[in-house]
Amino acid sequence: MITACVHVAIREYWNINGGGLLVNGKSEKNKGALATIAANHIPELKDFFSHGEVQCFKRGETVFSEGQAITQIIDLVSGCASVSRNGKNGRRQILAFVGARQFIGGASTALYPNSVVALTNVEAIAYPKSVLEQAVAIAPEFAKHFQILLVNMIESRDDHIFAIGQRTANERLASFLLHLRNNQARFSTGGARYQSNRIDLPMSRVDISDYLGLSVETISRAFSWLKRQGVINFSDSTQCEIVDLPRIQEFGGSDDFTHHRGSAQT
Amino acid sequence: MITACVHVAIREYWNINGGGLLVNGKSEKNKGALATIAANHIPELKDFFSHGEVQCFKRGETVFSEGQAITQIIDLVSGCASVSRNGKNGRRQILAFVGARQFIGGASTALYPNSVVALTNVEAIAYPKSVLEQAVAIAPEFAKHFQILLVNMIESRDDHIFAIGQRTANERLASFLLHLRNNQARFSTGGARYQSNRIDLPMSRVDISDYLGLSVETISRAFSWLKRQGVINFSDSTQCEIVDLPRIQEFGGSDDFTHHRGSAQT
DNA sequence: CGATATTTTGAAATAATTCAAAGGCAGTGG
DNA sequence: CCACTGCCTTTGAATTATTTCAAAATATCG
Repeated sequence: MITACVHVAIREYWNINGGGLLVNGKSEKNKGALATIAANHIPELKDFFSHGEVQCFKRGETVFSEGQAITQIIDLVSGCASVSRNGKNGRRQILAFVGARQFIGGASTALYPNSVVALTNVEAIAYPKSVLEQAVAIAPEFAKHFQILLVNMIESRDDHIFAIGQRTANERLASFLLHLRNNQARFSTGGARYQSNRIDLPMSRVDISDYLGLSVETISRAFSWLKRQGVINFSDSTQCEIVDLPRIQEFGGSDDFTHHRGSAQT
Repeated sequence: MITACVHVAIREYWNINGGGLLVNGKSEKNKGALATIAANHIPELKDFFSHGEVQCFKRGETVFSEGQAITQIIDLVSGCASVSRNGKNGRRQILAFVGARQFIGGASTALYPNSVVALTNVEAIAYPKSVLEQAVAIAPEFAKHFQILLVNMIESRDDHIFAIGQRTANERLASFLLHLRNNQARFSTGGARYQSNRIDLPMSRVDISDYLGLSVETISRAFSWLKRQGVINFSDSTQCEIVDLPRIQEFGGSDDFTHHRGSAQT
């Protein structure tokens, strides 16, 4: 029943000219999370992650499918994907949107419990699971940084749980837009902007609704409401501009985000 | 403004006779998560975690408070606590219930972003943060097992997100009861039963409502509904019996739990 | 340009909340 | 031992937020 690696067959490579992203002369922003850790912090692992297989996925393609045996770790270099769980009765919950320098394939089980789909064209590097295990085994400093990634994932989930459990529809959307704003370096298609007020929305309204636990119509109404309040504006439906940051922060409860609460301040 | 370690003053020790839980002759079940990993898998760290400070908290006491500087890791040995985030407008979301062999204090930030409160009397062992860091640094095998703990936390969060985002009130409660059933070794007060149909509820209805993102009244109605359906029964309000397991599994969508989806099966 | 999918808007239905009160249980003091 | 108090839980009725069903507007694609 397992359809592991079927996606490899239908995948196409594009815009990659060298033998791998790390050796074709491009810098930093063409690395995934694991290679970035190694490059920045662990001299002895400098070249450890340069042998990954470059994999590209087109918008809509499946990166990881539910129940697939986990043989490799996929580390995003660019683009955006959704990690979701599909319930029995047709219900779908998007657990996270992942972008540049986020990895996929971590699980405590033999089979991957979620489904990962590319929302835009995605460039990634795939490593055998054993490569990650080895890096952890031989470089304690790498293990430490890898743990920080995992803790960050927990904290994102906690923010998400708070949003879904406690906020109204309008508030959820506001906090989602702020989340995207805080992670533009990962999600924005047009390069690595950071906390610009121009927010790319690489995902559809349905994706947003499945992420926030609401119906599409409610998402659409929430967008309209925010527009009517004068806090956002649209050029087209995939790009919105935050016009009144303080007010959307108030709606979205940005005080309640982990990174806001956890930083030492006077 | 930080009230770090104030709780140390009001804490009382009880029922601890030796110089520490690990050296007073009691076995396995008196260890926290970290010591258990070391004892089971890493011979060279056998005694590494025996020097933690035993800390006990009474029902209602604060174990970790929001904004507290993280200096130590607290590893539960017995009892149950809630990890919650308190929003600005009085909203509270419980992110997780933690029990035996679960640790508290992992965060990517300098200040702990959540609040941890004992729901029953709690025995724990506190280690300086540096002890955990050292264990990871000197024993790769420990790092590996510690990562599994973190991944388990992510998967629990994912189950939680699915429940809050996709399920109705009745379904959420059903899936919560199944969650407790799957984790009786952590939560059950009367020793380490596993998947018995007698479920201890160490938390109040308000706690459950804040965990599931519903109002207390809705939780109460959901309990009554499950009772009316003939799937559960109560002796008192803190202990319920699952009478019809298949049916509560259907309501609770147990198919959608990580551990059900991720295990290899034929 | 026409056809299809996505997004937005409207009106009715429903699930969950809020407000209000009653019932149950534990602890305290007479 | 019983009555009293306070807290937690349950139930009821009205209100509200969100969903569902339906259709119009807008964007996308061949």
